[in-house]
Amino acid sequence: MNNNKPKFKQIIDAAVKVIAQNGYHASQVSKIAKQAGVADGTIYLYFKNKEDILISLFQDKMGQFIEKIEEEILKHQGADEKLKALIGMHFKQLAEDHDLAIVTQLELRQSNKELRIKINEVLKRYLIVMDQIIKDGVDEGIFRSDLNPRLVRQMVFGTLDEIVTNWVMKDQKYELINQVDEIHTLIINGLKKV
Amino acid sequence: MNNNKPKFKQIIDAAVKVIAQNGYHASQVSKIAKQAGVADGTIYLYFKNKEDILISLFQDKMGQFIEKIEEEILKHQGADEKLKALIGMHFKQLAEDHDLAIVTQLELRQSNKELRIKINEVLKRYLIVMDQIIKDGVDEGIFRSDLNPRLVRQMVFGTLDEIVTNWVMKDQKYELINQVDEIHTLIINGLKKV
Amino acid sequence: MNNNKPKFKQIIDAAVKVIAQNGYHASQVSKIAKQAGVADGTIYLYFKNKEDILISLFQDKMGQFIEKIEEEILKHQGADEKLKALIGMHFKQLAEDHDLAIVTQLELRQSNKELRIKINEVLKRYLIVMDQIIKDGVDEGIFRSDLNPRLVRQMVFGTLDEIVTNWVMKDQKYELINQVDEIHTLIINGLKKV
Amino acid sequence: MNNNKPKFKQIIDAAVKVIAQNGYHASQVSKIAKQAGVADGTIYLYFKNKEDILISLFQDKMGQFIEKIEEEILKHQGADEKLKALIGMHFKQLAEDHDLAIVTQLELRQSNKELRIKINEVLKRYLIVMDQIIKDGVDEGIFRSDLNPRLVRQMVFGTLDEIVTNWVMKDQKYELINQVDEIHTLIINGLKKV
DNA sequence: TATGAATGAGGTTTCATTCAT
DNA sequence: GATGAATGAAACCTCATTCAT
Repeated sequence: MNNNKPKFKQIIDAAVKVIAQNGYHASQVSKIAKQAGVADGTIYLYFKNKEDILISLFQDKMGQFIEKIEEEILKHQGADEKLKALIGMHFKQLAEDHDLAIVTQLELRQSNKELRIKINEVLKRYLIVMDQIIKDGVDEGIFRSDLNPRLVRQMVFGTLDEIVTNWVMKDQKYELINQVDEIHTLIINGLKKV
Repeated sequence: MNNNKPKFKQIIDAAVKVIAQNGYHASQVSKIAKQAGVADGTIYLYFKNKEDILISLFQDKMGQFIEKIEEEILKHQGADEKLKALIGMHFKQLAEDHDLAIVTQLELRQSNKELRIKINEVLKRYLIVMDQIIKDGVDEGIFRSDLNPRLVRQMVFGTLDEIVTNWVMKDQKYELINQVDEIHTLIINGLKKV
Repeated sequence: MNNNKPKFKQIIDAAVKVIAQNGYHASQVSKIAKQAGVADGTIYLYFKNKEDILISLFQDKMGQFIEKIEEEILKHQGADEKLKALIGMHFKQLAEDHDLAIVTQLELRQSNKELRIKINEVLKRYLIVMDQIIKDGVDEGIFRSDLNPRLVRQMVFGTLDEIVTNWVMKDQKYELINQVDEIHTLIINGLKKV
Repeated sequence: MNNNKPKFKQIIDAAVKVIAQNGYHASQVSKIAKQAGVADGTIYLYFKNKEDILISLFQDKMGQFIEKIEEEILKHQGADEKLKALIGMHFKQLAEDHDLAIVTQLELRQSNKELRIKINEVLKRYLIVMDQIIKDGVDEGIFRSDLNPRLVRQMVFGTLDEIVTNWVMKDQKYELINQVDEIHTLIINGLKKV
């Protein structure tokens, strides 16, 4: 029990742990409360209802996730390097927090459509980051100027997401981070032989 | 389970309709039974349990889905054309059956991890199709020979899946099929300016 | 357990017994189910929710209650005799079913405003019976012609109800039925010395 | 918030307002505390528990209610006039304080049997007032000497109570006070034509 | 006196599944 | 094979009350 941590964070962290260990549907509020070291009722002083825990969890964790990616990108020059940094940080963060990876890639997807719509809103910020990289690349003259930003975005996110999900489902038996260069190359150059 | 029986199909089609209309969590067995025009108990003469309906649904519909893609690919020559055919049929089939698109892209994902593992097994056949195209492309000398088939597969599937999911969530307001060429180009050529 | 009785009646009778014994707020659905000899879920095949049990209980029991009063009145001639018959049957029925008396006089009044509004609707039929007696009395020339039917009704019902409630709260230690004549005289003649 | 008023009264008045506005079951201690402008815990410095608030509320308000009736009766001569004064003041006070009328006629009745027994004790003083009027009337020779005081009391109280409750439930759409004479006549003379 | 964050017991309802007919 | 009435486990959330400050 970390009583220094404010209860809000304490409960969110407990939720991540409980959901990762027990799965979404077996994660009762009472289990989360126990893990957080608070009474069941205390949960409801900080969250409107159970769904609100999940939304807050996603907002909190994904907020940090995207923020770190944004910070990392600033350190790099050129759309090409920035894209590689994005992929690297995307993988690095999920590889470093297995519980979070399980929760975001597998468990939280079992939530209902309404929750998933809210989750998508959190992800919009990530899409903006991607859009900027694409725009930069076009401006730099290294990306084709006729790219459809939405499609590129969906390709990049879809690719990374599918790769991480497979990695999680295969119990994270290989190193995600090792694949950054290959994926970067795939996205930049496609399948074509030059 | 007797797959020849018309009731089997009848129940699966009812399930697709009910889930598409009501969402995964509001699709009780009794609702599916009613839509299928049978008694609740009858369901259990054809399916082991509720999960079995969903697995069977996925096997049945995705089986046909992949089959049609396989057939279409046979009509085309060269990995490049085959890939375009794959993308086209992937989109075409989901665009033609909105209920199925909703069920596979949104609703069925709310199922638990175990069910999704089984779903992944059904998809293996799709992955084999993709692998063959990749291998063909390499053999033809049009794809790079150092491609990692798993990663390519995940890129292609992740991309298509993300695009379709977004299309479904945006209430299918634009034409999926119009985007085939762009996506094909993206996958083949990447983002890079030539 | 009376398996001949249809479940609907069975559950209502169980509810009366459980509420009379345990009080309104300690009468959980599970307790009623147990007393009725059915599973908790079975309750919901016959009633929409817990409140619906109570409404149905009141409709069923009060329906019979009023019906018996109506029947008894038919056997008597003249508004004066009819009124006495009404008072007599009102008291007789509640005196004969102590559980029901406790439930209708004490426990059911703890229900919320909405339920009480529905209860009042059931009682409307009783009010019609009273109105008819009043009208008869006026027509016969034995009651004053300037009586306000609503007020008379409220006086009669308020009086009987208050008397029965006191009797129930005093654990029914005296005979309700013995007081019929006195009350009848009070209502007909008032307090005044002739 | 009136900080001059001692907290005890302040809390009781808050309770009346909150219960009248929200209904008995939606009147949580925290809501009453907020309305009273004190902390939740402060309530428990002045009241043993929630039930104690309600009992105190009833004692306080009904104490005043009965007191005013007693005072008014003193101004009148003869049992007949005194009874009319009692009815008048009973109606007048409730008509003048709608919140109190809602609370005493509708909301407080939803309390449990134990609370209502204590409420009845408060009302005993009212019954004594009625008993005295009845006795006076008999002594004056204007009421029948064979009246059963308990029954008369229950008739009078039951009648007034039923009339006020109906008036409150019908959203107080008509003037209660206008009916004093009719009711007085009903109680004194009964239904009979002279 | 006053505060208000924390507590934790308790109950209605849903729905997948069974089994007597 | 087909029925559908019956089962019963399981969990979210509220709110009166406490107590350290």
